[in-house]
Amino acid sequence: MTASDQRRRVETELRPGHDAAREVVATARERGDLVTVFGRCTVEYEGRASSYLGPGDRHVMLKPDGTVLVHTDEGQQPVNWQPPGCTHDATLANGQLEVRSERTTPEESIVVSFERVQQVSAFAMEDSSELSVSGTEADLKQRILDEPDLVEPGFTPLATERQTPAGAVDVYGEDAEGRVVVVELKRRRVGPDAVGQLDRYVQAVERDLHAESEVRGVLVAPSVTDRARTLLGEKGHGFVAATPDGE
Amino acid sequence: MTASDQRRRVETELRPGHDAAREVVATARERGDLVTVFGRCTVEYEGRASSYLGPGDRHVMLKPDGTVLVHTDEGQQPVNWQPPGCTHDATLANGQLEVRSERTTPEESIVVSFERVQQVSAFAMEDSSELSVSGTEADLKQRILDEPDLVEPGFTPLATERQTPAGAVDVYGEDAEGRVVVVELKRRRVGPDAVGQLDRYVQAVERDLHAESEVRGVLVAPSVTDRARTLLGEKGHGFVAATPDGE
DNA sequence: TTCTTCATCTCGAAA
DNA sequence: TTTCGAGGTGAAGAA
Repeated sequence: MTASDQRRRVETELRPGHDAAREVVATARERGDLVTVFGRCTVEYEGRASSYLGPGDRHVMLKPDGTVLVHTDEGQQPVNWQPPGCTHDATLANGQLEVRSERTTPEESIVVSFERVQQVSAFAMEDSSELSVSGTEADLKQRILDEPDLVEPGFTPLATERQTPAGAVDVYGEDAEGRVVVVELKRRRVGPDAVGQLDRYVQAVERDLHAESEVRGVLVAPSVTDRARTLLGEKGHGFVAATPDGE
Repeated sequence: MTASDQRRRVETELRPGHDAAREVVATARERGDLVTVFGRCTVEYEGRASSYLGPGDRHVMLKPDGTVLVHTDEGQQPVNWQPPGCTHDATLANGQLEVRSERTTPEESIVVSFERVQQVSAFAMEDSSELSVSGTEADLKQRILDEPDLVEPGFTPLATERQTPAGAVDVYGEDAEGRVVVVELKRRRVGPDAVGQLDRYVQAVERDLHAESEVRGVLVAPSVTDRARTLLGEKGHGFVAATPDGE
């Protein structure tokens, strides 16, 4: 890395005037930098819903992909945001720095108006690493395929992601007696929604097969809630305890 | 605001040594500031699942409530995170700045190891404003209660959030002929899951009432997908188009 | 605590 | 583009 690149990595202005802040945002945006603006602001959002946030100190992040995130000092979720694909725009309006971000389909806009900017920064970022995660539903599926007996002795997987009119079945197979078995996988403790999902698939497969034979449903997850277990009983489906990592 | 307070609002160090960065993080944490660290780092996570992220430039935010957010230059969601309630800790390990955050129930930890810190900042934040949102499911409910005829002429709401063995019914009422009607509300276009939810409630109410009379189900939402509409037909439930804002 | 559902959910894959 | 389900979903309210 050259000294110039090194100098370019981060650019920060403390308590800039509104026009200086606007300038930093604009040039950073051209360079494809991630920008942060910290200061006292209000936020208006209009789109899928609409919201208004009165004055307060917030940390605003503008990503080169069009993402906007407005964070207060509490909570994991941003208090306001805009998804990737938006077009940012920083202007001076009524003597304030106004950061506006818009997109279409759906039509949405967010406007952050700063009455005071405490800090504006631009970061040049390089990131070639991909996140690798384990303990997902895909891992649980692989575990079932490797050890089908986890579902029940004699279970034979025939297909994964088998399409039905109601959606894709996680694991489709047959039991020791040759009856069709529909398996729904969940990486964590399941509630009533998962039972409904399993039941939709079972019914869809029964129609698909013209109800020539009974179709069995099995939910595979680490555990079930009481209400979900009751529903499983009502629908006549089974439950098998298993985790993605193998307990 | 005093000059001292003004000076305290933001504290930033550019390309600090690892120990200087650690010091900023530690003192900021004591003062209840929000901290951001930008630099080249790796991230390890272990908990409900586990993950590893190789070296790259990222923006890390530590909130005084224990939240940790690791952002790359893409996407609305952090690539790694830790929810509120965690205990942060910044140390020097192998000559690197290591930010560690842990919590219990569930046991989870994240470790961010910086090989180079480009910027560390601490922000004192005041924010007394609450976000007000409109266009939510609660708004749709109010709209139905104000104009029950939107569901159908003669519909009479009798209760909201009425408890059943399957969960709470959004709006519970009766039609012009005195038949029980279960209404499920959605603020946006619905898929098959919403039909399953409605059907669970209808079945639960039928059991509750000992099936003395037929129970009708109505889904109220802006629109419905084809598959969901088919399911509605199969289950014998109705659909009414309505938005939280009134079209 | 656990359970249940909403969310401007986001995200990715497939049709 | 829309649909559908996964997600370390998070967040809120109730039991």
